[in-house]
Amino acid sequence: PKHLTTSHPNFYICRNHASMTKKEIIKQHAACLFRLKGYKATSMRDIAHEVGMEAASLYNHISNKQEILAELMMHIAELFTEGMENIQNSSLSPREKMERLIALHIRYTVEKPDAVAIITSEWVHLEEPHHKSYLLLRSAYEHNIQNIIETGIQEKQFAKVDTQIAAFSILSTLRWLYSWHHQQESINPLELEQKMIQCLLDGIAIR
Amino acid sequence: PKHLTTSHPNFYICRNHASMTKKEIIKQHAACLFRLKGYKATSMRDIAHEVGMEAASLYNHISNKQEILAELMMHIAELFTEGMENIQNSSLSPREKMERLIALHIRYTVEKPDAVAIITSEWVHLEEPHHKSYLLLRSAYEHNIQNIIETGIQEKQFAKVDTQIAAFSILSTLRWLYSWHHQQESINPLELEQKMIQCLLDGIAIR
DNA sequence: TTATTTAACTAATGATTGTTAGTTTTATAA
DNA sequence: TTATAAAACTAACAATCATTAGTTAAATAA
Repeated sequence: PKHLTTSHPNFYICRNHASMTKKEIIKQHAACLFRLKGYKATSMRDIAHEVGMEAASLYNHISNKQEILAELMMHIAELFTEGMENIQNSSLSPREKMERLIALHIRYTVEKPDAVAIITSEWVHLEEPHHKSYLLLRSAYEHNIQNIIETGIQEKQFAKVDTQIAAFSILSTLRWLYSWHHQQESINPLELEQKMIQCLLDGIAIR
Repeated sequence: PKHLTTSHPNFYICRNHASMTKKEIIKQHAACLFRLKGYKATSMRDIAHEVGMEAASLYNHISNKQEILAELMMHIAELFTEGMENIQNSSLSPREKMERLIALHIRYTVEKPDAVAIITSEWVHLEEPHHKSYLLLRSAYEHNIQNIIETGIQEKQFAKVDTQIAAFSILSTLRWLYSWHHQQESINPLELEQKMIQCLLDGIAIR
C-alpha cells in the first residue's frame, strides 16, 4: 500500500512500523502535530495527510479526534503514575527519591517527547470524563512530590523550604524540559540527569 | 449603554473601566479567554459575548483576531524585555540580579496573570512577522539569564553548574508560575518572592 | 434642534471544521 | 479462484469559523 512505502516522507518516523497497528501510526503522527500546532489547530485532514490517507479513512481506525488525544494523554499519564508508585513504594531516601523522579521525567522526555509535550500543554482540550480524571492523577502526583520533600525536611536531608513552592518549582522544570530538550537533543541523558539533579536539588548559590 | 452597566457579569473585571478604551476592554476579556481555553479554541463570538456585544461589532475596534493576540503578547514581552534591560544596566551582583529577575516575574504574574499565561503558552499561534520577532526577544532574554549565571560562576558566587540548564530550569519555573499562582492567590507576593529565591537559588538539599 | 460621527446591530459571505454515507479497492481465507 | 473482510476512496453533511456589507441607533458637535 502506498502509505507504507519507504518513499512516503514520514516512513522513517516510526522505527518499528511493521509491528504497529494503523491506529498506533495515526496516534503517533497526531501526537507530533498536536505538539507542533496544538490540538485545536490540528485538523483531521492534517493528520490524514501526514499518515498518507484521506481524512475520512482515519475513521476506519479511530472513532473520533478526541479519542486520539485521550488515549495519548492517558497512556503517558499512566506511565508517570506508575513510575511515581515505584518510587513511593521503594525504601529509598527522600533525596534518592527525588533523583529517581528527575530520572523518570528525563527518560520519558527523551523517549516520548511528543506525548510529554501533549500531557503538559494540551490537557485543557480533554473533554469529560477524561478531563476530570486527568486532573485527579495530576494532583495526586503533585501531592506525592510534596510528601517526599516534606519527609526530606523532617529527616533533615532538605532545608526548611516551602514544600508547595519547592514541589511546584521542580515539577514545572521537569514538565517543560521537553521544550528545551528538542533544541538540544545531542546531550547525553545521563549527563543531563546529573546536571539537572545538581540544579534542582543543590541550587546554584555557593554557601 | 447596556454593556457597561454594573449589571453586566463582567463589569467588575476591569477595575478602571471608565478610563479604558473599548479596544482595551476587548483585549482584556480576550486575554482571559485565551488563557482559559487557548487562542484557537476561543471564537470571536466567545469574546463578543464576554464583552457584551455581537461578534461583528468587535471589528469597530479591532482589525482582526490575530491583532488582539499580537498586541497582548508584544506588550507583555516588552515589559519583560524592559525589566531585563534595567537589571542588566544596573551595577548589582549576579546574585542580586537573579533576585531582581525573580521579583520581576512574580510582579507581572500577580499584576497581569492573563498576559503572562498567554506569552507562555499561546505564542505558537502568533503569525508572521510577530512570531519571528517574539522568538528573537525570547532567545535574547534567555541569553541574558545565562550571562548573569555565567558571570556569577566566574565571580565564584554561584556553583559550577551548567549555565544553559540552570537558566532553563529557573526560567521555566518563573514562566509557569502563573499556572500555580492562580490557585493560590492569597499568598503575599513578598513572601512568595523570598521563598522562590530560596528554592531557585539555594536549592533544597542541606550541605 | 440638527448634523455628523461613532459604535452598535442584522444578515450573509466563503472557508474550514469533524464526521457520515456509500462505493471501490486491497488483502485475507475458503 | 472465489467469497469475505478490511481499509481505502469520493462526495457530501451540518456546524462553526473569522470576517464583510449594509443598516440602524447612540453619542457628540454644531
